[in-house]
Amino acid sequence: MTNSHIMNNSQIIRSERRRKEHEARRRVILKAAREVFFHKGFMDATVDEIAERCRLAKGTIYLYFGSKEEIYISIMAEGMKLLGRELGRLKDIDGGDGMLVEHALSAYYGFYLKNRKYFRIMFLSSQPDLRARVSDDLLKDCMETARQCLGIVGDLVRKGIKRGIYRKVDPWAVANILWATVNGIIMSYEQDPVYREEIAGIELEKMLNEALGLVLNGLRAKG
Amino acid sequence: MTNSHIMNNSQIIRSERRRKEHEARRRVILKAAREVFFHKGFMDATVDEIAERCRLAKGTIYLYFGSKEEIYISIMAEGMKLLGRELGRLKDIDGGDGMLVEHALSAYYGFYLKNRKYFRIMFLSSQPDLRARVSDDLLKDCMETARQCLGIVGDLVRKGIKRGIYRKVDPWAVANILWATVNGIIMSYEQDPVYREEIAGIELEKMLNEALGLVLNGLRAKG
Amino acid sequence: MTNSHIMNNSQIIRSERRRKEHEARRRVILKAAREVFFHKGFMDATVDEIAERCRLAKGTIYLYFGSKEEIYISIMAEGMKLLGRELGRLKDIDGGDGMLVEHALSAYYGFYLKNRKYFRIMFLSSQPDLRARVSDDLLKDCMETARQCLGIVGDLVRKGIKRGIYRKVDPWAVANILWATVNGIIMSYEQDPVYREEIAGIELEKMLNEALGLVLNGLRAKG
Amino acid sequence: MTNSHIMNNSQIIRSERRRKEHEARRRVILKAAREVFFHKGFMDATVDEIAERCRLAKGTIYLYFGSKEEIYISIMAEGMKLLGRELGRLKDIDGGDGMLVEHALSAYYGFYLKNRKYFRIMFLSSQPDLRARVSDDLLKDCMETARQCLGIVGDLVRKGIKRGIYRKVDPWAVANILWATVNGIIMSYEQDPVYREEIAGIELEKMLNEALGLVLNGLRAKG
DNA sequence: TATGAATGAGGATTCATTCAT
DNA sequence: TATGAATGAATCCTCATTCAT
Repeated sequence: MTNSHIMNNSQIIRSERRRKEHEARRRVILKAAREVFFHKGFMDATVDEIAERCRLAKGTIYLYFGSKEEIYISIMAEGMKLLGRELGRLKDIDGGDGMLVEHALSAYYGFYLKNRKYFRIMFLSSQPDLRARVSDDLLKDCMETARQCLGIVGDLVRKGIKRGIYRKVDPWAVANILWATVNGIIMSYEQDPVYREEIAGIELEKMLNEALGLVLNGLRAKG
Repeated sequence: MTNSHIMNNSQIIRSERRRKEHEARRRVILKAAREVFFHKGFMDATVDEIAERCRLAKGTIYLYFGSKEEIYISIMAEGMKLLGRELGRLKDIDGGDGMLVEHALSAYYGFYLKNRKYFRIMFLSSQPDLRARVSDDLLKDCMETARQCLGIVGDLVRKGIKRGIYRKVDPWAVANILWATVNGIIMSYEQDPVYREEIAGIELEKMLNEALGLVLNGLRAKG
Repeated sequence: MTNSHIMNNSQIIRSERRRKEHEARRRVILKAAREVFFHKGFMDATVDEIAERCRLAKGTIYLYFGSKEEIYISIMAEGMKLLGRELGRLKDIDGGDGMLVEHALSAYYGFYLKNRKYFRIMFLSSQPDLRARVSDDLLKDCMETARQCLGIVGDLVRKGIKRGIYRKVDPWAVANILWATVNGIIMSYEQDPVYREEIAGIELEKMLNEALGLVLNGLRAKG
Repeated sequence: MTNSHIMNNSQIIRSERRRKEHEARRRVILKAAREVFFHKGFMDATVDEIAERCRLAKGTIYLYFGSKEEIYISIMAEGMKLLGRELGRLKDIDGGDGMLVEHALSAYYGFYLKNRKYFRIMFLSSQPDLRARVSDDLLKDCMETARQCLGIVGDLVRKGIKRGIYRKVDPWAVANILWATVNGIIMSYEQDPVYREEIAGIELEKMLNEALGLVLNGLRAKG
């Protein structure tokens, strides 16, 4: 224990290691939580089961997360970050092949295919009962990532306008629309098996492509 | 012998009244439940509070609904029906003014404005933990109504194609896309206040209109 | 409606019919209750199910029985009566063939084979929680029947003593002992399947016979 | 790494203490439960009352027992063990005084006098509704103890045969018969106050003695 | 007498969270 | 920091019984 707050080198190193261990353990918990939440949904999941699955004491969980809800939303944030990373790769696309937004859709869809389970969780985030028990910081973090994702899409649209591929539209609005459209379609699809099979009767990929075609058709500069 | 299952006239009348009373009581419970669920969300709502609010004994609730979940999904079904009724008015629109899908959007948006609270509930329906405790019939009922709504939109598209307003597309696919798009946008908007104000920064109505414009632009037959 | 309490002939007839109808309905209820109690045990049985099974309204049940417990004990009384009837046939046995108590055992065992399900119920009767909610009259009725059964056995012993078959013992005490012995053995046997198969490993009939043999051996007058 | 499952010395000691504390707490709960169950019977007893009586939180009870039923059956098992211990003392009796089975009866009766309240509980164990919610292990444990008790009685009979005190009978069968007889008599007696006073009209001890006398009479080798 | 809707006390069980060690 | 025993509020649902019709 040092009396002063000035840390010497070895202390810095140690605290650095601490931080890393802390991060690592956090990830371990999140992994376990993901498995449980994915399997059981929020309400039916228990902190006990999460603790058991990562072989930690229940109390320990609460050293890393403030509440069950916070774990849940953290997973949501994680999902958002993953998506952000996927979209982040599109930054340098220049649209030389006439394809811009198409890549975004493709990236999103790819992410969905790899991380389907995250979606249900992301959709639940709007439940007021959940939000109430989560720190604003965490929620803002999510939102910030979402904004970044949108920003990337917006940039693509902007590029397209510059290059004369798209009509002159509000890139931000269009990004929002595209985002919401894709989300809406995937959600309809995820909603429930009955809907998927009996109502829609269309394959998800085909529907997404049609939707994109439609919007792009409207978006493309004429002539 | 009252044991016999042949009912005389007065019995039929009485049972008819019973049925009506039953329906009425059901509605009373649903009204109370709506208030509670709208206010607190599913998890934080309690059957006690619902019972209290409609001044019935808790046990009585269970004469009308099998579980908390069933009440919840019933409200969802109710919302769906309301929306269906709203859209049902569009059946006779003939597109003489060149507007078809626009009316659907307008109806949907109007419904949303009047019944915002229903949306949160409708979105939660995909939670697996909820579905598990609800009768299939109830769920199918919801889906059936949703299908009808989509059918109406699909019909509008079909009409538009016939009249040469829209390109030759798959009406059912387009209906699904429109539906999902509008849903997606409203949901993004409903999602949470932070998003609404800080991220999107666009008014809902304007966004819906832009989205529709975009899609319609792609949908319209070229001159 | 007559103002006086003197009934004319037709009224007597009618009230007689009433009584019969009442008895008949009571029996119908008891029959249904027996099925339910036999199948589910006291605690897991519900009045609802009994009512349903005899196609009567739940409220009607309470016109005939004061409580769930009373129905239960009534079934027990019924069982006792059946047993009493079975033993009643032994009254005129004179022991000419040197067999007296043997007939009682045989009758008891025969009754058991035909009415096994009654036994579990009879054994439960000692639960204080049950007794508390049953009218004393009903309990006394049971006891009275039991006393009659014992009396019959006692008479057989007495006859045996007179005839010089048995030693001079207290017939009443011996009757009680015989009764308790047989009951105890059957109960051990009914107790639970594990006991029956793994512990005792002896067939019930054989055990009863051995027990009787032993007691009779002790009881017989020496040559 | 505390994650590792290798425990050092102090951990072993600590876990040893844990085990002891666990056992102690279990006993505390059982004591309270006994009081409640003895007083109210199974159905009218509540877990709340048990918790209150041992000044533990209700939830804590469920850390030690899986259900109300399990507590109940555990008490039964406890009773069985007590009886087993009482009978266990008879192992070294050699019958030099010509008394063998007599000691068993005496031990049993002594146990009964000290632990009357256990009996009601032991008799109820056959209720199917109870058994359903209790682990098989617990039930088997009870049965095993019962088997041991019987074994002791059986051994006494065997000794008696060897010594020429008893006739050549099947010791196991006779043990069962004795056991069931005594049980049956005590149960008749415990059954209910009315029976005890009005029907039997014989003191329990006297009746047990007479029964034993009768059986022994039949059992004894002839002169 | 028969009904069955309504009651509401009652009770078992769960589980997020805390805190002494 | 880690533990996990203890907490106890919270909650859903049941069901014997009543009573207006």
